[in-house]
Amino acid sequence: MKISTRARYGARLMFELALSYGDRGISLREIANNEGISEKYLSQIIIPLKAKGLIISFRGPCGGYALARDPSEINLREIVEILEGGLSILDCLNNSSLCKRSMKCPTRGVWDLLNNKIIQTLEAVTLRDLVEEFLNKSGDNLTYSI
Amino acid sequence: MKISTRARYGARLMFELALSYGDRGISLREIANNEGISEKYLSQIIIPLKAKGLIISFRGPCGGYALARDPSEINLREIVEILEGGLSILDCLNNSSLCKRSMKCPTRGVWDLLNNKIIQTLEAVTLRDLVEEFLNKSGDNLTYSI
DNA sequence: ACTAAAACCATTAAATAAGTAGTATTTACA
DNA sequence: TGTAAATACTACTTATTTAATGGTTTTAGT
Repeated sequence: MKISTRARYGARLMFELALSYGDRGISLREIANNEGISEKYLSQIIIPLKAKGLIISFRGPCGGYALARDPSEINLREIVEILEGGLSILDCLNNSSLCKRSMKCPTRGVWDLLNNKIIQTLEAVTLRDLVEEFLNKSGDNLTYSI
Repeated sequence: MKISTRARYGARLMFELALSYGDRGISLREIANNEGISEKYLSQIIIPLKAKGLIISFRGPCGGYALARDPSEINLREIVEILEGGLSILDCLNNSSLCKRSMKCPTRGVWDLLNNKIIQTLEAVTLRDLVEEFLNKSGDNLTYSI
């Protein structure tokens, strides 16, 4: 039940893009410096995010990346789902043919419930929320109200 | 964000113990047969559950295992926590000294929120619930109301 | 042309997960 | 009191996943 480094870095990457939303884009180098993450690693992580249409890019000098949509229109669920390769905490939840016991499995219900809660929770937080929290806080603790 | 096989098998193991609660205990062999899980592997998984006091054991012929408490007094949170070695989806949530950025981290709040939801959800389901669901259902889908 | 940036392609080291194997110990029961 | 059925203990193995690193190619602004 750990969240991967990929997804965490991806979230911070997307946060940086949200912070600079409206400007002319930001380079990976800048993001890597701001967040203290390897630029090379970020360049791997950004590929699927771009492929799924969350990000647009500009090549050449003064190039960089920008969000494809408004930060309020991108939630954490999408980001984590893309970077973790799906949000199913258990393969048999989506594909019940994987386990012939699925139909009578005594524990399947709990995992399904848990999975839905996770999705719900991530879906309720947008990049805009992250930016707002970040701008509001100055030492005080974060609070989400869902 | 996958749930480990250990935790899943552990949950089914505990479910079997809950099913036979009140009887004179059940052997690992029987549990392994009922659930179609390697007995050897289960014998590894059961060690920490016993160490944490969720299970008691009887050695020798006619020996076996039994729940140490009533099924209604054991929830899924305990089981998963023991078998996953903690329920923190991210180490820095418990130990903020692990990351010097913790205090100003823009994403820490979401992970913390998600972590709490997961704990809440697992805590709300007891072994008794699992047994009841199992006894009630005969083909119809599982439903939890939390 | 030069250069800064994305895009692409391949490799690797370490950790974790999943499971196996074998031995020792306890104890009910004949 | 010997035997067999069960737990308890210790060690090993194997495959997969994770978290990176390194180098080359393409694009485009000045």
